[in-house]
Amino acid sequence: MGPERQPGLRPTARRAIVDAAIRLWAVNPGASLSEVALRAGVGRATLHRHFHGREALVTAVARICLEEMHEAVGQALAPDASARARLRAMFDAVVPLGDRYSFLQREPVADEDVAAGYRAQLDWAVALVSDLKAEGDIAPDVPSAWVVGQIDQLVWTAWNQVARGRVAAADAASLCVRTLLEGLGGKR
Amino acid sequence: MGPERQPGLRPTARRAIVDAAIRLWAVNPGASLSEVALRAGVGRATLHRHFHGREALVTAVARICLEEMHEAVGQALAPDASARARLRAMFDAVVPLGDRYSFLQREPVADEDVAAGYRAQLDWAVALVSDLKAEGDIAPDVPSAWVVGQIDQLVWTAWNQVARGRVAAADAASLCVRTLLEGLGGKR
DNA sequence: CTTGCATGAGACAAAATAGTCTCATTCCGG
DNA sequence: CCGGAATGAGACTATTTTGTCTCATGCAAG
Repeated sequence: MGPERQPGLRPTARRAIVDAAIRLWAVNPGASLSEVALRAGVGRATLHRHFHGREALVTAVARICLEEMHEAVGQALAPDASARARLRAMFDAVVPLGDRYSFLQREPVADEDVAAGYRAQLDWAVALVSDLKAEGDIAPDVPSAWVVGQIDQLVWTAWNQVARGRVAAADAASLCVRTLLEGLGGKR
Repeated sequence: MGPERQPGLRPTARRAIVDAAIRLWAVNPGASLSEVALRAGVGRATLHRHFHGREALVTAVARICLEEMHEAVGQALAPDASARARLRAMFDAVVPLGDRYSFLQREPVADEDVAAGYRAQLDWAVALVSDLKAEGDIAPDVPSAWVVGQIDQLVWTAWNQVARGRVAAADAASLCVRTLLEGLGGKR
C-alpha cells in the first residue's frame, strides 16, 4: 500500500488535504469537502483532482492514518520488552496521533485493505492484553474486550485533554498506564 | 423546562420521534430527518409538525436527555451516602442511558437552558470528584479534569459494551467503579 | 353515527453539498 | 527565461436534505 502518487499532481497539496481532513473530521465528522479544502488552503477543484470523491478521500485518509500509526508503534516498540513496557510505549507513540486514531475508530471504511489493517491492529491489541494478563499486569477475570475498549478510549481522551491544555503532553502516557493498571484510587 | 406540549398534537408521536432521534444519533450523528421519522414509525410531515426544524429537534432532544439523566441520577442518589457510593449509584443510573449521554456529549446545542443544564452536570461531576479525593478514594495528585474525563468515557464505553453484548448489564457499573478506582491491574 | 383533528403520503420548492468543467494564473523544472 | 502543468476561482449541474403545503384517511370524542 504505497503512497499512490498520481502522475504530476503535487504531493504537498495532497498532503495538506489529508491533514486538514484528519484534523477537521476528528472534531466534526460531517464536515463538508468545501470546509476540508478551505482548511487545507486548497481550491475545491484541486481536492477533486486528487481524490475522486468523498469516499476516496475517506479511504485515503484511513490508509494514511493506519500507516502512520503502524509506523509510530513499530518505531517505539522493542519487541522483547515486557508487556507493560510495550503498553507504555504504545501510549507514548499513539496519544499524539489521537486525531488519527479517533478517525479510524468512528469512520466505517469499505476498503478491504483498510479493514484488514484495522483488524490487524485490533488483533495486536488483543495479543497485548493477553500478554499483560499472562505477566500479571491485568487481572485475569476482567473481560479482554473491556480492557481493549478502555485502551482505545484512553488514547482518545488523553489526546483530547492534551489538546485542550488540561494535561501536559509529557504526562499523558504515564497517566494512561496508571489509570489503566492501577486506577486513580487514593490508596496506592 | 416543561414538556411544552403543543396544543392538540399527540404526545405519543412526539415521544416516538425523540426516542428514535436519540437512538439513531447516538450511533450516526449525521442521520437525516427522514431516517429519524422512519425509525419513529412516523410520517416526515408529522415530525415537522412537532419540531420546527432540525435544530428545534436537537434542542428538544437535548432537553429531554438532560431531564432524564437528572431524574435518573436524582432517584439513585442518597444525598448522605459516601462519595464512593454516590459514584457507584451514578454509574448504575447513567450507564443504561448511554445513548442519551453520548448525544449530549457530542452535540453542540445553542439553547441557553441546555447549556446551563450541561454546566450544572459538569459542576456536579467536579464536586463528586472533589469529594472522592477528600474521602481518599481518588489520589489527590491526579488532575480533576482527567478524572471527570475518565468518568465520562466510562459511561459511554460501558453502555457500548453492554449494547454489543460483550459485558453483562449487571456487571457494567461495578466494572466502571473498579476500573476507575482500582484499575485493571492484576495485583489487587 | 358524525364531526374534528391529527396523521400519512406525496408533490413541491429551497438550500446545501457533491461533482464537473473551463480558463487565467502561478509555480516548477529545464 | 520559457514552456508545460498544476492550481485557484468560479460557473454550472446533479443529488441529497430540508422545509412547506395539500388532501385523503383514520381515529376518537361527543
